[in-house]
Amino acid sequence: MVRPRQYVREEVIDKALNLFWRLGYEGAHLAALVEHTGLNRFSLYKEFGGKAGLYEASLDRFVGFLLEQYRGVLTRQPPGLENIEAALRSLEYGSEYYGCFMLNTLAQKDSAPPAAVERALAAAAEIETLYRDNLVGAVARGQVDKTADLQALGKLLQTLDQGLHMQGLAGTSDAQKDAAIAAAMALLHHAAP
Amino acid sequence: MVRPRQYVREEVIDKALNLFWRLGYEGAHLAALVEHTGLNRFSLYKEFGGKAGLYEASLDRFVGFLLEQYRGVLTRQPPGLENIEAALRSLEYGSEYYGCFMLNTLAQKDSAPPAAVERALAAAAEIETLYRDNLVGAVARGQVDKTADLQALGKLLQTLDQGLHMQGLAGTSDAQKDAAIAAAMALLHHAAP
DNA sequence: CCTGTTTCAGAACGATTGGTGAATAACCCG
DNA sequence: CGGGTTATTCACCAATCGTTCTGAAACAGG
Repeated sequence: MVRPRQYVREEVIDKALNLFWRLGYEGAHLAALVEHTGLNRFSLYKEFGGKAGLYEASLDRFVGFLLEQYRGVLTRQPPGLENIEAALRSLEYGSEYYGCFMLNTLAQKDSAPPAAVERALAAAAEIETLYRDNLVGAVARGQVDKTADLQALGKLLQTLDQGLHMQGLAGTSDAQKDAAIAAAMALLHHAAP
Repeated sequence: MVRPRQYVREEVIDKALNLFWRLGYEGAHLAALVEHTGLNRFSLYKEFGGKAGLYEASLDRFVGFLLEQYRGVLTRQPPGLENIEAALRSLEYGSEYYGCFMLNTLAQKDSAPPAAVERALAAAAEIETLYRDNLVGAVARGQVDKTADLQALGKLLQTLDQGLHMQGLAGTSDAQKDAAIAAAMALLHHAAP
C-alpha cells in the first residue's frame, strides 16, 4: 500500500560515518552526504531529523563496533596483561587512517552535536574501565605488583591507547606503533613483583 | 605620511589562534574572526591573504610557543629521565582545555590548510627527537638499560604525550593525569639496569 | 485500474559563507 | 595647512550552507 524505501538504514549510516570520519562534522557538507549515501535530502531529514541526527547515528554505530571490539579482547579469561597488550595492538589499522571517530568527535566538541560528544565521553569511560578490570586481574595473577596504583595505571593505559590513535593521524607506521607497544609492555612486565 | 595601522599583528594572531583553537578551522567563521580580532575583513586579507593564511599564522605562533616550551624543558643539562618527566608534566593546563592546537590541526587534516598540517607534522617530529635525545642521555647516565630500543621508547613517550592531550579533551583532571605520568615514570625507573 | 499512502528527485528557500570594491577617514611630511 | 598615501568602514558579491517544499513515481489493497 506504500512505496517501499530504496535504502537500508544501516548502510546509509555506514556511508555517512565514512564521510564524517574523513571530513569531520562541519566538513561533511549535506550535499556530499546526500551524494555519498545515495539517500535523498528529504528522506534523510525524515529518517534522521537532520545532519546532527545523522552524525549521532554514525557515532552510535561506530561506538557500537568499537566497544564490541574492546569488549571482545578485554573480557577474555583470564584478565591480565595479555588482554591489555592485545587491545593496544588491535588499534592498528591500514595506512589510510583518520583517527578514532570517537576521539575525533571529542576533538570537535564545539562543533559536533552535543549529544554525540556526551556519548563519546561515555564510551571512553567504559574503555578505561575495561582496561582497569584487566589490571585487577593482572594483580590477582601476580603479573603486576599488589601495591601498584591501578587507577593511575588504568589512566596510563587509556592515555597510551588514545595516543596511539593520534600517532595514526600523524602517519606513524604500524611497525613503529608496534615497537612502542612492545616497549610499554616490556616496562609493565619489568614492574612485576 | 601614511595612516598608521590600528592593530598589532601578533595580537591579532593571538586572538585568531584562540578562536581557531576553540572552534577549529571551519568552525571559526570569518565574521567571528573579524569580531574577535578587531581586525576588519579587508585588512585581514591584506595582511594574511585570507582565512587559511591566518590559520597558518596562528599555528606557527602556537608551534613557536610549544617548541620553545619543549626545548626549554628537554634541553636542560644533563639530559635524562628528569627532563622527560618534566616535559610530560608541563603539558597540563587549566580546566578549560581545547587540546593541543598542533594535534587538533592533525585531527582536521582534511579541512585545515595543507601547509598548516605539514608544519604540525614537522613540529611533532621535532618533539619526538627531543624526547629521544633525553633517552640517549638517560642511557649514558645509567638511568635506562643500554640494550633498550630507544627508537621505540621515544615513540612511546610521544604517544604518551599525545594521549595526555586527548585526556585533556576528555575532561580528565590534572590530578589523574599526574597519577598516570607518575605511573609511567615509575615503570621507566624500574626498567633501569 | 483506480486510490491512498509513502518515498523519491529536484528545485527553491532564506541565511550565511569566504572574499572583494568603492568610498571615507586618518595620518605624516612638506 | 593641504596632498599623498594608507588603513578602515560598509555595502556587496557569488557561492554554498542546512533545511523545506512541491510534484511525480512506486507500490498494495480494493
